[in-house]
Amino acid sequence: MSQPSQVPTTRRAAVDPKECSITGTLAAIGDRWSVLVLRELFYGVRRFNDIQHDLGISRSVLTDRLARLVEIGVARTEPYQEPGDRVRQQYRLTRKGVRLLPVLVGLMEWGDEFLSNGDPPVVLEERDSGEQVRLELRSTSGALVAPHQIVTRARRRRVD
Amino acid sequence: MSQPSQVPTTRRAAVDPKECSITGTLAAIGDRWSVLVLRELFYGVRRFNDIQHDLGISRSVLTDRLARLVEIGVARTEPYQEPGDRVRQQYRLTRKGVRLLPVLVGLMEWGDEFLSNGDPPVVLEERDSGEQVRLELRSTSGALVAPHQIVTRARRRRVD
DNA sequence: CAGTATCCCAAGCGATACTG
DNA sequence: CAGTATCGCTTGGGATACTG
Repeated sequence: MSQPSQVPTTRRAAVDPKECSITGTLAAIGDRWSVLVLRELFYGVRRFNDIQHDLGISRSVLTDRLARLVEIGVARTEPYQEPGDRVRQQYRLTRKGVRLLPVLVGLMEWGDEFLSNGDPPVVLEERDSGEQVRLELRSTSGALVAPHQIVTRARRRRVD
Repeated sequence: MSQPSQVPTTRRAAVDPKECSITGTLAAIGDRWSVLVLRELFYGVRRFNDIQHDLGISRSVLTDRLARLVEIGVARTEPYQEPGDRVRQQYRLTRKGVRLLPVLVGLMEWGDEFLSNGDPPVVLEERDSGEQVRLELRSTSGALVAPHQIVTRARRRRVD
């Protein structure tokens, strides 16, 4: 730990950083609030005031975030009606939004491991079996893959 | 406080949002740049100027982000020395930082699916087998779990 | 090469009040 | 209940210049 490293230390990213999918996803939902709003929707909280209450987000910002989530297609509005009241809108995840679940679970698992002292506030379970659900990196053959066994390969962009 | 619950559209989060691990992780690395810096480190880019060049981040902000990542323990500095030059610092992921890999992969996979027209700029492969690596939600018994089969269970309930 | 130090602007945000 | 509208403030962050 005190010896200067002998391995090559200089290396540029193997891919144009501007074309990386991580950059794109962050541009879509990488602001301070969107992920939290998505979490609420995943938890089943669908109404404006409930989300606002849970998150402590200001109303104007929530309006903006929900509109944006709908615009990019990860959430959709759905009409509902309380008896004796007029029709209102609620918000639900689309399939495209559900596909962000691994990101949410990844954030949750890291926080569980490093921030909550082995006492996770929420656990994810499979509905039928009651078994705990975890995120795993696996190869196409189904084997678990350790992070250090993973290499990145840049693909040549198709030109059209 | 009781409600006429004809339609189950209203629901509060089953957990105190302030205690959610997602909130905590976002507080740690949820800003505009940290995840991208982590991506660089995962790609093996370790030097200040290389990261700055790749991301187009300003020098003062990069200084701040790297210091913060070191402070929270997801990155560490490591001395290295070019022949005939003085010892300098480079940055590497710690184990705690490597544990954020599923988050990066989750962001990447979503971008690959919805933003890059089925033409992912980068693929992740297992070093030995060359097989593609993907993120999966599985139960403890090892079975794949569909997102809609997942339920959340709060372990510490806060009544308000 | 790897940072610091300043300056300054604009986005993001909360608070508050208002509306259909 | 589900938003809009307005108003400042705060802070993130880029530009630039400087340093060991």
